[in-house]
Amino acid sequence: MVYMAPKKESGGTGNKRVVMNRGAWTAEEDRKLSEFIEVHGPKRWRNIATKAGLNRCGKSCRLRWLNYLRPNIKRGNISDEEEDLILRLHKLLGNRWSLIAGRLPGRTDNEIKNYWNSHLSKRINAKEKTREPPPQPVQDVAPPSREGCPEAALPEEDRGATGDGNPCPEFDMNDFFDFSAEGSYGLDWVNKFLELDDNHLNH
DNA sequence: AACGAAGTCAACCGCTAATTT
DNA sequence: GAAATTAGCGGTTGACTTCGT
Repeated sequence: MVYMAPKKESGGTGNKRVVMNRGAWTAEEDRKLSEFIEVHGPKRWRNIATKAGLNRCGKSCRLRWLNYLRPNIKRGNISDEEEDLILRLHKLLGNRWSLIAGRLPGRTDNEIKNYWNSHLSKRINAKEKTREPPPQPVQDVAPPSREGCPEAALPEEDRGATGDGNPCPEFDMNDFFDFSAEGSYGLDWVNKFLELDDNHLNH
């Protein structure tokens, strides 16, 4: 699909406003950006934007690189395995797309997010409607402190397997994910996770 | 064939966290 | 330590495509 640039101008204050390119990237812009990053690396995006001769903001360059131009990017055709993994990880992590994407080699957070919003969320909603659980009474008592737990930042409904009343007590997310080693694409953790999840489902 | 509704997805926005000066 | 800059994230927008009537 070819996405055409919206005909908008960038905002900005003052008289001397610089009008940046917006909207869809052209092949020429892609080439400039790729070539520049190949030489200088993906650092200092504002510099990249100006020095590569791109009339774009740094943010836009960064996004373009991360989502499309970066090497080893997979596009489209999300496999059943990947879809299953996304579903399970979302159950576990909530809307933390970058974290989920980090566990799917070649996939970007934006792609996962879009895929979720356009495919999976609807499917989930449809499923939930068919079983319509009785509403839970609202609790006034604050839950125990979850300091240090990455899931603490999630809304209650997204906390999934590690929330209170943990249906999978043998699972400790902090132990499970090595958050200090983001970006490692080892698949051991995947197997471990799927094993645990399968066990849980079979109980 | 024409039209509107729904779906898709690239790109932007606003915000926070991390890093640098 | 404060201020400025940069990086990164999730939510949202909107142009285009596809589908249903």
